[in-house]
Amino acid sequence: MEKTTDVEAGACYTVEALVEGDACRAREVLDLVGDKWSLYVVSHLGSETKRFTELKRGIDGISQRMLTVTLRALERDGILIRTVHEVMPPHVTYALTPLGVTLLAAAAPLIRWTNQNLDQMDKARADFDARAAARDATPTGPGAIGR
Amino acid sequence: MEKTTDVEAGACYTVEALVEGDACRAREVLDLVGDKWSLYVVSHLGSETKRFTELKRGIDGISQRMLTVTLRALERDGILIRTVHEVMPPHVTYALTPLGVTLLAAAAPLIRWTNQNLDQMDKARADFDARAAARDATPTGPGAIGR
DNA sequence: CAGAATCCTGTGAGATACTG
DNA sequence: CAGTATCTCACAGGATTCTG
Repeated sequence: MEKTTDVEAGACYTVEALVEGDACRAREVLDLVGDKWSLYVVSHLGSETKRFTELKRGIDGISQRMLTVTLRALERDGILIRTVHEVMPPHVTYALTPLGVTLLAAAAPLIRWTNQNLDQMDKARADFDARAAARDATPTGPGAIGR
Repeated sequence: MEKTTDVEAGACYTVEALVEGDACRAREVLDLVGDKWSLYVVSHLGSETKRFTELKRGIDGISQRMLTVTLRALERDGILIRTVHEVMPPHVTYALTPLGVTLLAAAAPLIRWTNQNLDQMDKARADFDARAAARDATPTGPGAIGR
């Protein structure tokens, strides 16, 4: 009774269908969420409404400046809305727009993929490094490559 | 005011499900495909096998150096395999591994989302810039514009 | 053909200090 | 609290040259 998770079912997004028309816009994807913090902000917001300081505390390692810059860019893109409540002290809240929610949903498969395959990639890297080291240690080749 | 997350309703990737455990690994996602060319390479490869020069020609604007660097990183991550055919002149082919194919599939929703929403974002940006300009032009408030 | 080795630059982003 | 304004620097990435 699976809800055909587009990826796992392998149904909707075939490699071919993607490559044909969509693939070449990788630049736009990166312009949107390719920077260091956008994905963190969007995912940490989720469907909640949060304040500046909440986000700052929730997103480990982000600086005030980068949070501001990232929020502004996402606001400009229509991904989130910034609401200023005219009180003292200042009270500003951020929330994903409907568009932003769909963005997060679209990014979810990639995030999940990464989570599920990190260990496999670590293994691949170890293998690669091992082979590279082996090649490095035997410039003349193991046995009789020196020909 | 509650946000009616239309996505929650019917999708497999609810915002909540994502935010709980997956969200914080945004770093790993970007380490993988957050650079300028990885996504291009992966999507241009698709399910085909291509040579270095084919990729170079197919990916507009990429330099030799960057193609090499990107290919090496993706090979190290186990996303693609590099095959050297021992002939002269050198003949090297690249192809996605099964892992790489699933990565492309996982990235597809995000790429599609971008393609489908670019115009909406452009509009959002224009609106944002217009509002910013308006605010900028009326530092003393609306109605008291000095020309 | 498929790179490796250098050199060089723009800019993404951190640290810090100030403010309504 | 929620920013803005600078200063600074590392490093991603481009151009160029050399090679098996």
